Amino acid sequence: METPVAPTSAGVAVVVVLGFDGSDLLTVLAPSREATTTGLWRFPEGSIDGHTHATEAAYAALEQLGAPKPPHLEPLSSTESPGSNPADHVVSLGHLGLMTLLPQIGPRSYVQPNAAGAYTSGQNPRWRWQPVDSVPLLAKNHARVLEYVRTWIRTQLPYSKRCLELLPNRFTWGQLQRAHETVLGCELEKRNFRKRFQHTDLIRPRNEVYIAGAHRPAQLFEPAPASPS
Amino acid sequence: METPVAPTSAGVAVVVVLGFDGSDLLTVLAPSREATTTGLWRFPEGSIDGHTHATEAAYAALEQLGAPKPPHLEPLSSTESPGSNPADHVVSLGHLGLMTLLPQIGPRSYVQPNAAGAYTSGQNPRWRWQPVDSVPLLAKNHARVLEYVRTWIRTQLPYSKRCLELLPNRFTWGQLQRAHETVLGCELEKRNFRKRFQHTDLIRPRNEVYIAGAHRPAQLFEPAPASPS
DNA sequence: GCAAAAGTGTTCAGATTACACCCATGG
DNA sequence: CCATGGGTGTAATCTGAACACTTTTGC
Repeated sequence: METPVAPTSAGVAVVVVLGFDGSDLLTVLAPSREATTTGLWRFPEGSIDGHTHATEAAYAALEQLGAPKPPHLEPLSSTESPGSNPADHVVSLGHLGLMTLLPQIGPRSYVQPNAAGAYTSGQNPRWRWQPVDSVPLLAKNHARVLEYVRTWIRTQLPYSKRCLELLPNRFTWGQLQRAHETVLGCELEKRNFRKRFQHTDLIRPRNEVYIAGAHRPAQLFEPAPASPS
Repeated sequence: METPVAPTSAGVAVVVVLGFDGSDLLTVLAPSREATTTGLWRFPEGSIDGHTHATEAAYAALEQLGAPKPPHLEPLSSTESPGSNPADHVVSLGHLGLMTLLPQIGPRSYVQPNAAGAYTSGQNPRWRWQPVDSVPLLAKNHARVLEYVRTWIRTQLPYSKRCLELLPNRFTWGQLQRAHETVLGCELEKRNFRKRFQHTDLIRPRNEVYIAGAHRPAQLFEPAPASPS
């Protein structure tokens, strides 16, 4: 391809958005529009040209799709499209965003647990939520991006500050534990989990409880402030 | 800068080469030639244009400097030049290479411990070895690349297969331990270190010893083959 | 024999795991 | 009263850290 006037892209920003609905991790996928990859899906992506930061470009890609935008994006390790020739070589910069699909909980609320489903954006959607454990065939190198993300969340997320991004501002031990069980892909022992998480000092109790059915009310927690005074 | 004919670079490959001389970690630095950053130093780097992979570009950058080329290059997390405007926005792809500056050891050898110094490449060198603990002011975002590398080696390198790249093909427990102490920046207890490293099954003994002065001869080891049959 | 690095096992503390019972609520 | 998830402490096990002495060599 000889297109000397159009500058080569400085790179492509790829965004992986993960949402937690209380029992599953879901990711935002968009149908691939390119001729060579019809029928495949992909993560939202956009050129970095015209943006000062790849993170900006990543948010713009979500904006254009009408997809949800998580409050924070974490830069991932870079990946390259393998096997591409020098002419159309593309550097892709990955980003990871976490968000919750659980309803925000207010004081004295009697919110029902969130029902799954209805996560798409219409009939012929430009994006949809897809459980990370059952993603369809992905275009380009996005499968390996997903693989990277899978390892990242398993190894970096648990017991970290960022795992709280999967939950509402106020949450219960049960929700926190289910988030961890989903991320880790295994069951956890209730007392051990709480003991271990308490050591992190990442959460603090509120003087509120959450009543979600015919059960004993659950203490609500919130993320602890950044640095204790 | 308006240069519509010359395509924007698809990215820049930055290479951090770390060498271990038996007591220090050294890195390859080149003097910055750009007008705005004279007097500063930088890591070797080169445009990715014309290469199919960033790793190729990284090796080419070393080649052009006449700098040593480590046998393997590990892609690092990508970084961006912060604060750059969209027009000259550059995506840089980092690479990390490890190599040994210790002499290769043959059977029945009586090699003296390697003396430090004389690591540069001439009078007005195009590159030089510099202890990672005393790097001068670096150009562009290379300081943060170095910071990333520092964390990487402290957290990823110890007790891994890759740490053997800092040593010759045959090495002693003492050398392996000193490599770890240098990387970790702290002293290690001899027996605990050996016990822990043996669990990795990364090394195997050879029927040779190494005599390095008025000391008891040391058993030589070599990296274990990839997968045991 | 003396200096210097090599080599080797055991003990202790802290962390992780496993495990069983009572509580509060809605229906 | 019963089903359901919330809530709590203790004993056993495993892992990582600390620690002292003997061996071999060159000088």
